[in-house]
Amino acid sequence: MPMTDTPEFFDAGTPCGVLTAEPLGRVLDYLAPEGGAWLGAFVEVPLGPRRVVGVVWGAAEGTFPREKLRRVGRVLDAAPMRAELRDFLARVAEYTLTPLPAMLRLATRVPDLGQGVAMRKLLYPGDHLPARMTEARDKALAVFGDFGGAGLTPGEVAQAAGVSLGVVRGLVQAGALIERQAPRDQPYPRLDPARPGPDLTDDQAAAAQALCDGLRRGGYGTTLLRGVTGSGKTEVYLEAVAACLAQGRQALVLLPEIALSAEFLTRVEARFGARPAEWHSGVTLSERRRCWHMVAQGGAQLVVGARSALFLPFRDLGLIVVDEEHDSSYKQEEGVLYHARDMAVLRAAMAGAQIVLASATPSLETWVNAENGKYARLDLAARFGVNPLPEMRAIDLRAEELPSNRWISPTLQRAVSARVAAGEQALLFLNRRGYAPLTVCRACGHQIGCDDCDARMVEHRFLKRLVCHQCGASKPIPLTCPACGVEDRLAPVGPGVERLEEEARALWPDARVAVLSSDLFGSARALKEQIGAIAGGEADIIIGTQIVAKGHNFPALTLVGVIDADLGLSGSDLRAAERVFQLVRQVSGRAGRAEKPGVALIQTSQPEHPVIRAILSGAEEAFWQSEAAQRIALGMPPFGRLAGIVISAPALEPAFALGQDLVRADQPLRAVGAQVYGPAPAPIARIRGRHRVRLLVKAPKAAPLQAAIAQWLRPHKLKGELRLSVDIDPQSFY
DNA sequence: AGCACGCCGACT
DNA sequence: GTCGGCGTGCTC
Repeated sequence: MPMTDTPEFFDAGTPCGVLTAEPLGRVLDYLAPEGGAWLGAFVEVPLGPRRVVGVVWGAAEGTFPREKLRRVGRVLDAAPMRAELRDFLARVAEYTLTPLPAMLRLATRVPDLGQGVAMRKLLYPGDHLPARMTEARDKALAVFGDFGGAGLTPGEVAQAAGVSLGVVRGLVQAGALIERQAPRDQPYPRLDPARPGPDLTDDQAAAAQALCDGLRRGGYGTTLLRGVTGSGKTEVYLEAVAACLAQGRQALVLLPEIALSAEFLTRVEARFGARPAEWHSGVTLSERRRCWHMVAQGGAQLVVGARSALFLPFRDLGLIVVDEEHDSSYKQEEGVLYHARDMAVLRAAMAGAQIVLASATPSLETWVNAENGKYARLDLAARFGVNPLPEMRAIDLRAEELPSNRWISPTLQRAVSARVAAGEQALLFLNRRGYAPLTVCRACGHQIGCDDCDARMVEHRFLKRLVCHQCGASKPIPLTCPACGVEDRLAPVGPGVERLEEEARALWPDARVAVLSSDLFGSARALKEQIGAIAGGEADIIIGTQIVAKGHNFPALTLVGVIDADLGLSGSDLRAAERVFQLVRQVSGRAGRAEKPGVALIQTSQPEHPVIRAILSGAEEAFWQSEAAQRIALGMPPFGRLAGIVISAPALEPAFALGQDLVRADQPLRAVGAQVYGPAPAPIARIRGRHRVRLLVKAPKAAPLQAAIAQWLRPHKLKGELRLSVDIDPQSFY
């Protein structure tokens, strides 16, 4: 992207274009401040009566009368945004049809950006030792050796040394530690890539070597790192991180869920001798600020984060790892609708970085890109002594005697009993939280729904409430039917993990039953502790939702029962088959990871379904090939392109009417070979009191989809309460 | 996003 | 008369 006519520096008083996070949709012209401003500088500008943060984005547009231009207030004390990130934000904006200010907001979600660099008192080693040395004082002073000259707060010293605050205070009094004013945000402890790594198998070593070769060559490259559960993907890509850090460049590891990062951070610490920077919704405001500034200044070598870490102001990004790249939570479904995996590939390409997409069960998109040679592909075999996959069998529910309101078939029951009797663990997997997904009135047939959404209320007996899984609203479980008023005829229908727990306790009264569901724990820490206890053998039967599918190791687990493999097969969702395949493969990968062989039993009413057959046979390549063939035939992603258009309003009619208007005016779409379908009720037809109508645009792979959609939507001004959002590459729809 | 301006209904 | 409801429009 050549910007030859854009100056790198604006002298005081000359016009320059400033982008703010205000939803103006464009860059505004200002006069450069006293002392001038660099391109990319963070500045404070007057906007109406307010002062807002902005970035010097480029040359002035020159359309606004020069005498009316206002002056940039001041240049902020933050590293200027580099061209690489500015260009990246512009490209993501273009790709996702997001206004640029919204992108800037994503990239500046950091507290106190408008404030100057705050100072605080920190402790540094003094030039003499105290007259009297004690063991505790020794430990406290030794802490400073590990931190490479950085200052520490008294609390940090006490914690790191394992001594009391009194000891630290004593050292200050004695002059062995001195207080000095220092910037509030300190660099992270150095990670040492030269520390010896773990012993790798030949397979792992070869894969690590290939990734390190890519880093040494420099420049952009994408690699699919595929390996079944237990094949040691993490060790392999941490070697690539080591190679990247050794080059003095920064690395980013994206993880799908914050709940998992605690375990991961410990592994990083074991490998590099210190903890990396963290970026996700759970970190404190001050850590967030520290991370952002240190990433920009080079005081953070490695960031472990959730998808939004992709927009951090890296100084020299050399490697991105997207772990569990198939995970659907990489798709941001609110606000700026972007797919973090795809945008990570874009950022790597623009930054001249290597990117590793790691998964046991890659997305079809990634598999296809590897097949056609766009991505390199490394396959890890299972480690010696680790069972690659358990024996897998289907339980045909049509042939089982299952009383109503029971979900554990006799065959599965016998298998679980045998494992429990042998002192081993069994896992029952059901991807449904709560007690029952539906509450129905036996008198009138009314189904209790959410007042603000079109979703069913899910009974959570643990909370003693009905909960809407869409908007989070909840209400007490009613005794009388809200529709017909008849008392005591409301009945739970269908199973959730809480109900499955009830059934399991009745079937195995002497067994220890534990439930793992994200909503049963107040914090990620509590969840992690529970998982640790269960892995340590504190349960015989584990009942879990998909959180158990994400990389936890249960050494004594030898049986996995999938309660309802059909759940994701029904409906016409594009990715249903793929998701069931991935999920069941992953859950089944829990069984028999230690020395005992495992078995996976999959309850289904459609044992002949191609997905179920592919799961059972373990023929992964065949599964992907048949999925790919189907998508080609339908012109569906990744062989065609989709965009979802959601129109919402407090009333249904205006939303629907706009949808019809848009369909009638579809000429700009047809001009590029695209078609529009709809309007139809959106997958959730009402959310938070707003009605939602959906259009689906389908285009050939090579069509300029975004430009056509922009041109198509431009003449339609949104009046009143109407809202419209465009979702490029939607992940799920009906 | 804010914040003003502005044009109609219920009060002092 | 004027206080205030929030619809429309502007911010360099």
